[in-house]
Amino acid sequence: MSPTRVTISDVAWAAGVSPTLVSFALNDRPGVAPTTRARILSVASDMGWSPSHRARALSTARSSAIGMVIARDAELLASDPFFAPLLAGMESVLGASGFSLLLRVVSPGEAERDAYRQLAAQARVDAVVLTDLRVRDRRPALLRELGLLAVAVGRPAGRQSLPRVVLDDRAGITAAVEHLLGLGHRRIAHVSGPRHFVHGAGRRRAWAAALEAAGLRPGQCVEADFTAAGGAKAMHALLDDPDPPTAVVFGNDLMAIAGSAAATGRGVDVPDRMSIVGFDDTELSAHLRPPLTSVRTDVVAWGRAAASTALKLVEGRGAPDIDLPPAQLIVRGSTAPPPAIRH
Amino acid sequence: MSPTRVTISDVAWAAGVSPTLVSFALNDRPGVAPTTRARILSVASDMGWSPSHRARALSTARSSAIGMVIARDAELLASDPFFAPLLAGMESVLGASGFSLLLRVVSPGEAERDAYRQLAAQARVDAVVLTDLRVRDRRPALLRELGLLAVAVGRPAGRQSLPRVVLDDRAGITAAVEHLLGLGHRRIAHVSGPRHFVHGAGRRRAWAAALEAAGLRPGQCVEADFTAAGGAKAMHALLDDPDPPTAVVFGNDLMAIAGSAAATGRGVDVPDRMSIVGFDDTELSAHLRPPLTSVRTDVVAWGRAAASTALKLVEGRGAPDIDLPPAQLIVRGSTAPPPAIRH
DNA sequence: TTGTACGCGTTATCAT
DNA sequence: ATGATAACGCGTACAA
Repeated sequence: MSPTRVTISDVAWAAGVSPTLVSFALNDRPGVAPTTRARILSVASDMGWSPSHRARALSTARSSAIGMVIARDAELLASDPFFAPLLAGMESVLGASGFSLLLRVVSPGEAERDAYRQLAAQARVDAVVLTDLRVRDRRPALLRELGLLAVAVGRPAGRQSLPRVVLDDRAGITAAVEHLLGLGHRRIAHVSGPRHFVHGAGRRRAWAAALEAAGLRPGQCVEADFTAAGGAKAMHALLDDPDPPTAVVFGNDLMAIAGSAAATGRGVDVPDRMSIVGFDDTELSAHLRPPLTSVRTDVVAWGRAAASTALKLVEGRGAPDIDLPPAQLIVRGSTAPPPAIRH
Repeated sequence: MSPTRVTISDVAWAAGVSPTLVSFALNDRPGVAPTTRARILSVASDMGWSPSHRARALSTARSSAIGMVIARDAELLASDPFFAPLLAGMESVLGASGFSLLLRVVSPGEAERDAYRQLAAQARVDAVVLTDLRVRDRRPALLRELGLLAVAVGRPAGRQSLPRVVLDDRAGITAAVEHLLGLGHRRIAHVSGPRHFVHGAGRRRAWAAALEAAGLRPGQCVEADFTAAGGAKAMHALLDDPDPPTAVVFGNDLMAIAGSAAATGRGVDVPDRMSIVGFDDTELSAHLRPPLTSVRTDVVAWGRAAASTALKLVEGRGAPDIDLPPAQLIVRGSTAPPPAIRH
């Protein structure tokens, strides 16, 4: 029944050579006569042998795995449009190099640090990819202490040296605000994600800076949590203001869609009385009514870049920071001139 | 600089015992005096030693990893609300047992089979979890041939023996149709996912059966692809029919939301002239306007169950099939009596 | 409790 | 240049 795994020795024996030579042939190393190499490879293939990842990992001290620790509730993870395409992008690069992705989902808090410690202690991964960067993120320091190679997806706070793959999402926010300004809006609010996230804070600053550049006073900003419920609540808060905005730039599509529905539900029509801009440009956004103006980022490319940077690190090559094309505003029907200058 | 990993021998030497005893102490095996055990563990902890996963994997012939191959385009993956909570649920169980999740994302087709072959050949995982079951799924046979342990998330076609974790989603569809019938609808259409998916086909059959049980003729069914674009297109097709339905049950929320917007865009109000039911009960659904009636499944629990079944398999214990609580209809504002019986 | 073989490749070191 | 032999990595199983 159990046909005891084929090992390198079996192949060597069948090919009439030593295990060493099989290894050399397989790994394209010099010192193997071409004909011998061909024979070995052919025998290996015939016997259906491929080296045991376990044994190889032990002797090379490489796991051929890249780790990623996600510190989020399942709930929040489910509705996040960032997560899956990032994984897909990473995997497309990793898989091609024989690497795999080792995922850990933990609840936020100390469990996260433990997860990194375990990955390091057990040497299960060759490097990790950091996402959801936080404003005062203790992970870079922890990883350095643990001796774990790491790549940051985004711009980590502090000028310390984590190789990073950056996609400038602020450019999209700036474009959004300018688009709204061009339509005639003067009261442009922002519903941000949690401010302890670097990208949440960054988008908020980009929004504020764009307003300031236009000579406007600071707009209203509500800090929310990237959930639909949070987006709706934020919109209600804005509408409760005696001087509500005529446009809102949301930190993600989920909040934007819920916020839009919340406004409509109070009789505030979108886009006639309220313009809405989202962020992520989820597939759904183009198919809503009105279709959502949103900011698009190429998350798959981001994942690919993160993975290839991680691989470079593992191979000991220097890993230069990568700058991806910036986020781009996709204008759709949820933005229109404000009611005041309508006729 | 590189402080050469602490090994079991270092610990043994420091504790004045043999490596074997350290191993025994660590693994709570009998034959170690309590005081000795305590001393060993204390020394190990002081030295910051934990066993190398690589070495352990080699000697136990276990990877402590569960694999999952996702054969989908990044695009489709991004908007799928199933994927992330399933992973999260699995991870919560795996992580607690020191296992990790090894993910592979491939494009549909032969690459998928290759991915399984690689996982098996390299012995990188102890078992795999199968999702997106297909009607004529060749994977069970492939996995048997490869000798890979596997768990099916859902009800695999064919009565062959893959341990399975089943959540009856059909019950939710049945409830949805009955809910619509109760409201007075008689023309209830269905927009299904691709029919080669078991769950797509199953939901479609549940819909058809519920109609038949009510003595109605077969309703209109449009096969779509689980995307927003597909949902919108399907709704247009239904509305183009000379005798359009008054209610539509969609195979997922994404299509339902887009379909709803498509109807509204043609002046067909939801729910006054068209009732809509989704599937998944995504977080957004409750915050739309109107809020979406949908079918809820506990995907996190599904993931947990799949993982624990996989672990049982790996440990050689029998793995009984698991039946989770069935999907549940959540009634919201997108369903209402049909226009005919309105007054 | 301890010694020793073993798992399975990789990589010096040696021999032709 | 080609190839073989042996040590190594690190923990576990089993006999002693």
